[in-house]
Amino acid sequence: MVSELKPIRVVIADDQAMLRGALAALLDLEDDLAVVGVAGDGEAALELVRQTAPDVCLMDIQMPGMDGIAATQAIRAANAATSVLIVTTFARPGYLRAALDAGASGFVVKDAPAEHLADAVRRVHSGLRVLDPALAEASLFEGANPLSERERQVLRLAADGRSAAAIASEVFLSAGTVRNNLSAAIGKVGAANRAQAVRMAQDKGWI
Amino acid sequence: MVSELKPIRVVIADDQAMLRGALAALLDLEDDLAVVGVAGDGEAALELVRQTAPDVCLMDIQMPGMDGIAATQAIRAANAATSVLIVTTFARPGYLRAALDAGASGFVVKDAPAEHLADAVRRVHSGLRVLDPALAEASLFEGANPLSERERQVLRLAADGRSAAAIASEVFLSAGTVRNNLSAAIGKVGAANRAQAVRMAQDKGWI
DNA sequence: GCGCCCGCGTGACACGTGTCACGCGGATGA
DNA sequence: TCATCCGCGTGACACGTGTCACGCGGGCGC
Repeated sequence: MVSELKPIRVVIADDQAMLRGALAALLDLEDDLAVVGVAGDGEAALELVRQTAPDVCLMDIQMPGMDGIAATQAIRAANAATSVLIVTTFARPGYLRAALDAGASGFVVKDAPAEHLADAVRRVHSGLRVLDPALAEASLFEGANPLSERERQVLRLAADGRSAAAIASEVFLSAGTVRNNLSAAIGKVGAANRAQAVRMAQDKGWI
Repeated sequence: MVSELKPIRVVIADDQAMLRGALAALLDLEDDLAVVGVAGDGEAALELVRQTAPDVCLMDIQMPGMDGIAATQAIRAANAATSVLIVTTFARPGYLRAALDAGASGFVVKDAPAEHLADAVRRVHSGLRVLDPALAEASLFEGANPLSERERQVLRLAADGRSAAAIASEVFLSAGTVRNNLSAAIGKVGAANRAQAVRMAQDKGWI
């Protein structure tokens, strides 16, 4: 193991307080790891990293306000000495790609055994990448996100049941254009209607 | 604290392996608690409780196969000496009601601080109920689930974007009846269309 | 300059959806 | 027994949706 004189300093960003605390307890059991702070959203994580300059930041993706992808970008830009290890609920290929693009060093899903986490932290800290092999394969198979920015935007708005007209006034477009955009998105993801398109795009992490 | 000679025996059921392990680590830090097993779905939890007869079972709701509500019912029926403490991601009023009806003794959301968990386990074990106060209030405000069994069924099927005709052939009903059922559900939850109705019903824990 | 593509808008058409009124048969209860 | 209710089905109507063809204007490369 690594010397106890210089433990790996870790911060944890996750919106679920219980998981934050439980992960902190788990990692603090390791002699060579030290949890130096926790945060509940992206902004807090960014501020915490600025203050404590940790070696590794565990980062959830789904958080209120600034999400984990944006926070990863900001952290990598501001504090490149801190490696980011994404720890997320959803094994979505689009998430993996977005996380790597944002500068994350590793990607672990919460379905993985808890024992893997400490090792993942050590490997990330030593400069290695940590990826879920099955997810990496799926990500290669899927190809990139085929949706344009507009299409993602209208699909996100359609996701909570808005009508085409309501989406149009939200985005300052014509209702017909919104329907054209949705139609294009439906075709690209291979769905039969907007509701299915929303589900599929969410499943892949495309919106 | 309680005597260390007779710790409270706890099992944990959650579909996320990492959370299972982390919660186990958290609770094992307490001298008066002992995690004696973990399970990843309802059936495994039921079997584990049968074998180990723990004092308290931590139970997630959203699990593959048999969910936490059904598992709680089965555990209470088969092994009434074990108290069930629901630990769930979603603060949905309908979940709370269903959990209490199934015989759970407590209901904690994962947003709550990790420090509360050990106390919740102790209180449940001593025969007290543990409820999130805000959620209990919301649950009273909402009233009961207004949806009929049929309406819940068609709404669940509509949730992944099926057309009325597709739902009809799934449920062996006429397409018109399915539309009538959906219309009734839309009216009851106060939505404008089926997609909104699906979201709202999911938010309240009604489907 | 000249095609060329791309995002946006319009109009039209077929189809799905949401809603209502009405009818049927079976349980339920006074 | 009879009125009543409830779940289911039918038909009709207005409206939203999905799809297509077509047009417009603004970049972009040759």
